Amino acid sequence: MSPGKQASANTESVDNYLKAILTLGGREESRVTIKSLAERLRIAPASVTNMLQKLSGSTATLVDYERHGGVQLSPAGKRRALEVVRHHRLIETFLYEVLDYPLEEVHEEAERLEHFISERFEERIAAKLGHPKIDPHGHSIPSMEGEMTARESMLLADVIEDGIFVIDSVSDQDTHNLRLIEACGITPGARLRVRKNSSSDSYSVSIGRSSKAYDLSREVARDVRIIRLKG
Amino acid sequence: MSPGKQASANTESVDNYLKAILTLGGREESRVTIKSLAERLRIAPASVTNMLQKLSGSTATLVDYERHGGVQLSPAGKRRALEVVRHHRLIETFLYEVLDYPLEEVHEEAERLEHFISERFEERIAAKLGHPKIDPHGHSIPSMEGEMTARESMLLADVIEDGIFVIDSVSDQDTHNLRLIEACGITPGARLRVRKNSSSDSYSVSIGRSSKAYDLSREVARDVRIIRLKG
DNA sequence: CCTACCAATTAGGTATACCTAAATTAGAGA
DNA sequence: TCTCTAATTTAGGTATACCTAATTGGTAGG
Repeated sequence: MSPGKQASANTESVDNYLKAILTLGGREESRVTIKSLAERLRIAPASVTNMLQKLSGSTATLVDYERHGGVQLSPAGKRRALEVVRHHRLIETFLYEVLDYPLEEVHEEAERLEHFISERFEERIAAKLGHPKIDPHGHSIPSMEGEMTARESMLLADVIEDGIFVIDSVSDQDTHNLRLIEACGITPGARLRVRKNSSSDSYSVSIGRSSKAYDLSREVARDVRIIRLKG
Repeated sequence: MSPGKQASANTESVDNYLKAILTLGGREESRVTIKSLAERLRIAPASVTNMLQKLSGSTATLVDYERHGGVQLSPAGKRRALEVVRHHRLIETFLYEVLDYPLEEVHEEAERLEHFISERFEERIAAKLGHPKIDPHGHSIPSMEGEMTARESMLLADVIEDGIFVIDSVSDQDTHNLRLIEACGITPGARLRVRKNSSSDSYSVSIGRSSKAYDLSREVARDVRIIRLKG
């Protein structure tokens, strides 16, 4: 076995490379450097080069790698990467909705399990959850066919209809506002129930499943970006 | 690293050794031969010897291995093995009860996932299922503390109270009876709903979730061993 | 245009679990 | 007690993914 350097390669490991390339490539799916991949995977750059050579020489080409030219997913690679992302986000949703996991613990478990569930498992939890399109962090869940719709964030101050949202980001421009915001437990990734107070020009918010509510002025609400869930 | 030959060793692999030793050791927890372990794990005997040497030299002693003297689980090893069995059976129950898996598919998925779920996952599915003591195949689920109660099979002909059972075994003494039995779909491992017909001296049975019922005479029912579920 | 720097690659090595083939050893029967 | 056989162990090798250190390549400034 000397020519081409192809070989089998462990699924779990390969999946992690593909996911990383997908993420780092961004919306434009641009080529990804070995260094950035290495950093993301917490692996030595030399190891990444090695793995990519093995992957691109393999029978099913998952990756378009060129010496000194970075990597990009092939169509097959992208399909597989989205499949893994779908697994991950479905599992997260399942853990949160069905098994009542705290939101913070959902990621770690999904990160492990995503590599080992069968198609049947995927299909069954999807059905149980009513084929959700959004995970508990507000990220889109790719469809079975590998379609993923983009999500857009909005300002908390622009909410017109009450609902459940995920916190996308918080502006750190105004230290005073930031302190107020953090005091309510608002951190990126958390879930937020929002009720618009019609009388005073403010928003009543509560975090996660907690019943404790805080009032935020419109001014402060301008520093919080959120994403609507269930939509 | 020359003395003692200890090392880390992959959890999944170790777990499979421990489970196999537990099973092969039987109720008396007798010492297990390298050959039988090798057969069960479908691995060369030499590989088994190697692994056991590594395991018994390891910091946390999971196994009591002696040159030419077979293996036995240490208390810690038994604890771990029962933990894995608990995972396996809880997952099977979960797949069957919550995700509506067909009974035949439950084992394969559990065999993979049992190594990767967290304590939290275990605890949550156990709670969701009401802390079951029996899996869908009729096997006891070890408790969190590693206790496992023995289950006993009975003859279908001895059923006095209707209920749901698991088929344990079928006698192949009488070919004619056997043919009748198999015609109903009765195979070891399947689930059986049993209703005793008070008028005629026979049993009305149906397999799995199917609504199709068959009548079996008392004579035929003497050739089927079953285990009561939900007890 | 050339050089210095940093990214990427190559070379060579570790640890994992497994394999086959060649000893060894324990135990049963003569 | 001796011998034979089958189980077990040892020796030596494969493939996996990773590592470090040394080399090479591309490119941005001088």
